[in-house]
Amino acid sequence: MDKNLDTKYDHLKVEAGKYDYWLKQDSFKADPTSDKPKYSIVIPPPNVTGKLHLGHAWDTSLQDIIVRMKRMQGFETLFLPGMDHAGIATQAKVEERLREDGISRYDLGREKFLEKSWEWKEEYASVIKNQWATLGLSLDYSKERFTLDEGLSNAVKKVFVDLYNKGLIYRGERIINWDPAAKTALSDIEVIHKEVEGAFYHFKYMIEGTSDYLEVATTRPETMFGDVAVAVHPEDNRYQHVVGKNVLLPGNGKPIPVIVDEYVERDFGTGVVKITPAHDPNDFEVGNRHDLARPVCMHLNGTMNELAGKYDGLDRFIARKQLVADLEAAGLVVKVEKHVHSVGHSERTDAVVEPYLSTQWFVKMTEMAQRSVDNQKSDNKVNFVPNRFEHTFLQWMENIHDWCISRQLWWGHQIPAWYHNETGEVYVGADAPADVENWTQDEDVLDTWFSSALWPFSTMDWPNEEADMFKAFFPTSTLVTGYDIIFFWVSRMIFTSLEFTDERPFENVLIHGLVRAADGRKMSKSLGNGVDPMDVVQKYGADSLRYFLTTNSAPGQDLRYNEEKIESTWNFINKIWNASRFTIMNLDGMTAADVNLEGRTFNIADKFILSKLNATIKAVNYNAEKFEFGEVDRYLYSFIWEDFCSWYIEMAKVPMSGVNEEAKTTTRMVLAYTLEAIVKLLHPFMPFVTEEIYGLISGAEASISVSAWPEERTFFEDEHAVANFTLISDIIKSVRNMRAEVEAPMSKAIRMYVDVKTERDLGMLKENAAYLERFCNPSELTLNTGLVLAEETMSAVVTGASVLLPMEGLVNVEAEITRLSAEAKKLEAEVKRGTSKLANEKFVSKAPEKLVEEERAKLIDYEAKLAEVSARLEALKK
RNA sequence: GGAGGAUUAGCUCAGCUGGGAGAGCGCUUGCCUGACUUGCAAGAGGUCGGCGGUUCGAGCCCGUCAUCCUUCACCA
Repeated sequence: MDKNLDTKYDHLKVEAGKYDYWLKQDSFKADPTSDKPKYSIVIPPPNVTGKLHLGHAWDTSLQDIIVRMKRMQGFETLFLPGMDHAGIATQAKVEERLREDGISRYDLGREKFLEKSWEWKEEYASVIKNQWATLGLSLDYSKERFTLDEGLSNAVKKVFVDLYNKGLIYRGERIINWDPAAKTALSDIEVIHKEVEGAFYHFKYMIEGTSDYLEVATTRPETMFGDVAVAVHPEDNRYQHVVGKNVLLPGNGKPIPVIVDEYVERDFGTGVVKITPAHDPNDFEVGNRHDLARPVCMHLNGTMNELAGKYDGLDRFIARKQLVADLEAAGLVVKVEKHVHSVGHSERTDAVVEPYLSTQWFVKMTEMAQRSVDNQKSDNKVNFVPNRFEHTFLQWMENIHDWCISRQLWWGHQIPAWYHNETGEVYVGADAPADVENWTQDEDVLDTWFSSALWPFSTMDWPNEEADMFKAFFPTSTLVTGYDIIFFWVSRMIFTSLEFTDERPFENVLIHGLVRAADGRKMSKSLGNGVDPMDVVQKYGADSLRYFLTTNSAPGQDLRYNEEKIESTWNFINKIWNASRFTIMNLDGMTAADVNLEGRTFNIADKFILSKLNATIKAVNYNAEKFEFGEVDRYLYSFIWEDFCSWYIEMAKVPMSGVNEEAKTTTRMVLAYTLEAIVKLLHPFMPFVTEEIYGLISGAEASISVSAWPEERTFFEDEHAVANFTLISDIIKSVRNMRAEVEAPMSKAIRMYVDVKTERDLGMLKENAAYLERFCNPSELTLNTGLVLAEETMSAVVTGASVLLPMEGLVNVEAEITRLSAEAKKLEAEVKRGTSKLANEKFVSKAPEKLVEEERAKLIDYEAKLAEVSARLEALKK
């Protein structure tokens, strides 16, 4: 293998071929019979309706991070891929395609239409799989599932039949949300409510046999052909005299009774409500109470039917317009007010949803919802991250309505119910009745969420509870999804799982937000502000995209797309690339496999970086366990860029340019050891580039994806490590001070020597021969400005006296005085702050002792610094 | 009407159990220093939305107000 890296990180070159390599190695294959502890994540199955968007990329990247980390940490890890048939959404797409050819699904017939739908599915499934590969998701394709697979379909049937037999599924005539475009029923949450400017129409309902009338207001005038009564409140004195009489429907003069019902609010509108049981859920209830008829006045496609008389066949909105105009002409309109109200729209077709009387299948929710709520108080609870989403979930569960699950579609799981051709008897079963020729199966299919509700266990070969998959990987470990589908999906998985397996479907559910466009708005097709993740990958690489997506927000928060940040992520990777390049150039053929740190003599820089590395690994582990990947990023970023690149690599240049071979070997080992740990820690986030670097420095044959996670390892006895850490921190601070004083550029290593001020620092330096090598050769101490340290300055350093560099001609004295004055001012403020804090008796007595001690130490430190700065200032002023 | 979130540097956002405000980008100044100018070094910039409260101590806890956003329900 070529052991050199280009000067520049080329994401396209680095990412090419890696995914195939992983698949070839079977790196992602999970063995359910393994003895190892198990970890499993099922992918939220994307709809086979189209390509993946940035939201998917975010969601799946999070999962892949968790899964790759767990795999490296020694778990038998399953990341299960799969897709959702997405009933109404896919059917709408297929129908749209057919429409372009001028045909409808009815022209084709059910069977042919389903063929077309399967073709569509295959087409988009392959697009999606390519996108998963591009993103580098470590999915086990041998376990791939689709919601319409035979196994999953059997699970669906079993659940339906069992729920029916338990009385938790029923068929009934109810007001449902009707989508006249798709011509199907919808569940409540598939309806999107939008504020629409409509009108409040006030009509005269003439009291039969009089010239008096009741004023009735409505937002949907066309439904009056379904009116069977008008209602007033039983205690509304304004209308007692007309109760029991008839009023005439303005549209056709038909008499209907005036009834009383508590449902009417006296203060709203006119206090008179038209009752249309077949077109309004509240009116339906009123109708039931009063045993009223339930005439339907519209066809399924949203046009008026024969009840509407002359408006028969007209679209409901055209009929509304004409009806109002006609009534206006007839003098039956009191007024028309503008009225902003929310109108339900179909989530998929955007058609205005019509409340419509229809016979449908429902899941009875109260008992299962209650069980889910109770379960959250048990040890089997689902751990929501962030926790606040548990309240969202509970609240929804506590206010839930029955779930309408039948859909008048073809693409989906056909309902396993048959009706007897003669008796009308209902048969529900996984298999068709024996004398099937006498029966007709329900034409409808199930809500697509009915099958996704079973996803965590139906994908694990359930209902075979003895299956290896089920036993090994269910309940799953973590589910990752957006807060927008807690109701649709998360909650339904929870209650079905509890009902059928007595287990939670997943231990944790990590909730993330939405990806927003750069302007803060939702990304949407209509706004044209969407960003294709594949374009981002092309430009910056999947590694950059993944890192950006997963480290730039806190759990549960939305993420604004920000190309500059992706760019800076790219720069970070380039930085890692070049640190690797430096390392490899200096390893002289050594690999991480050759590293043996036992018994080596470490210099201060080695101790520093190894201690820091250990602290970083701990912080990464701690935060990753909490899914705080933004925090993980901050630890990794500063460790890599600051500690490793800016300090360790710079300091490593000293021994590497020296003559002490042992010191060089130690440095090489520490470099290789640290870099290997770095790429492993980063691998879950940026799998491609870390694989590339690992291949060059690890000396290992296998992929980094199956390598062992860096262990927390304390090289030095605790105090020693801490002491070293403090010492190097002091030096770093001294160097920083020096940089501020001397405007000329200098190598960091050299500056470390000239800035030694105390016996302790000096002692430390003497211990570190690699540095002293250069220190003992004053002729090399030529600064870039041409300044050479004089012999007397050298001896001043060695005796530990305070050193003042001869800065004349090197430093702008005026500017330096200004700067030092400012610093002195800051220090004075600090001293003042510390003094007053310690003078506060309450602080001293109530605050933890440790803290008070720290304050005292800090005060002493600041006082010393102030004295020093003042002295320098004085010296400069002379 | 119910529930939840946001408000921190010019911009985009972090800030985990209360103990001296952080990052990236942008900006200023100086540098091609033997991995990296996609870089190096130094720096400026914040009464943490307002007002109360709890506390020795509040960006963080409590109350309240304001602005923005989500979501559920209702809307004859």
